[in-house]
Amino acid sequence: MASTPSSLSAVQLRAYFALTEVAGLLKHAVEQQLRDVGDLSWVQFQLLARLGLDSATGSERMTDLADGVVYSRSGLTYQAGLLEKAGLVTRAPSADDDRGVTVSITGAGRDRLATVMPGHVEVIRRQLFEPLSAKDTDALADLLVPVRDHMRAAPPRSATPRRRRES
Amino acid sequence: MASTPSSLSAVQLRAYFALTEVAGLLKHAVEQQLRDVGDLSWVQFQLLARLGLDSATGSERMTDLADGVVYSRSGLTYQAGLLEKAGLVTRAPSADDDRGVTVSITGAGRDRLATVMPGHVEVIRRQLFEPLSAKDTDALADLLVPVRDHMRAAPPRSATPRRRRES
DNA sequence: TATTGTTATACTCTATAACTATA
DNA sequence: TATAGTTATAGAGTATAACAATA
Repeated sequence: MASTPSSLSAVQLRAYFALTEVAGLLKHAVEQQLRDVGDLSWVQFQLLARLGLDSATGSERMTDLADGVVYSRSGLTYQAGLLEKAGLVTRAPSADDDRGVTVSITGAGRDRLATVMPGHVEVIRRQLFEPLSAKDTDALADLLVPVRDHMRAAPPRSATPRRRRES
Repeated sequence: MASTPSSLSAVQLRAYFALTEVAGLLKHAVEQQLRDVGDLSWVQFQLLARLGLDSATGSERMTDLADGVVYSRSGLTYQAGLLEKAGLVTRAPSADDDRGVTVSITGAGRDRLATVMPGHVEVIRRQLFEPLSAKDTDALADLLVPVRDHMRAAPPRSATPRRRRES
């Protein structure tokens, strides 16, 4: 209930800075590996991984992808175009909704993912998990998963421009 | 001792994805606030914060800044140039080493930081810390600080191009 | 010879706004 | 009228390589 203080506690600052630094360094290391081994950017990898690993069908609609990866629509169109040109995904009109576009990972896309994964995993393990015990890893996941869900719930949604309640 | 497996455990994946998503969403939200309120990019804010909050003197050398923020030299030169043009920092030859350049935050720089901080803190609190208890926050910091130190220790240093051991 | 920092350059990424087509 | 996606465009950020100056 107490009114929110206007600065963070020392512990909060430690946690915040550590989080951003870890994420930044990790992203940097991963990007280098992805670029070297698979000629993929971080975002492109995320899109492929979502299609090839998370999705059961290997397909998703543009809007869902944009939401998932935190992206503007046009940005996603751009990246999807690159991936399509590289033969890693295809785009086709959605079956149910003629406005929609369904993106699907191709065989070549899965191959590329397979090419990249071992080194990717290796980087993550060395950089992120080496200093963490199994118990630590568990704890970390249990802390961060609720935070992610909380962030996703209160949506600074990236895609759609808000516009409502003009009186 | 066991040879490293070629994929991550389910828990590791959960932790890894949650970490990157949280960091990504957080950065996104913060960037918007910084841009709206203080006309600062994420990196520019990090540089100012490092000078104004972390450093006792308000000054640091270019190389140290580049290392701290994970940055190429030329990228830092570019950003430092922007900050200088905006009057938020100054650059002067280092006292001890004539090759070096010392960057110092100005009064205007500290003002800008002060302008931006309340909203910044608010975003962090709402997005990141709202779902975390004090104990959770403690635990998170204790988990991530060692990881950060580990990453910094095994340096995929960004700045200097490696070149050594050519036989 | 190695290091510090800048410059020139080229490229990638991202967002905004305008537009088309379908619901 | 609202939503899905694309296009055009313009700007910011980043890295690489070549360079000058100092250690």
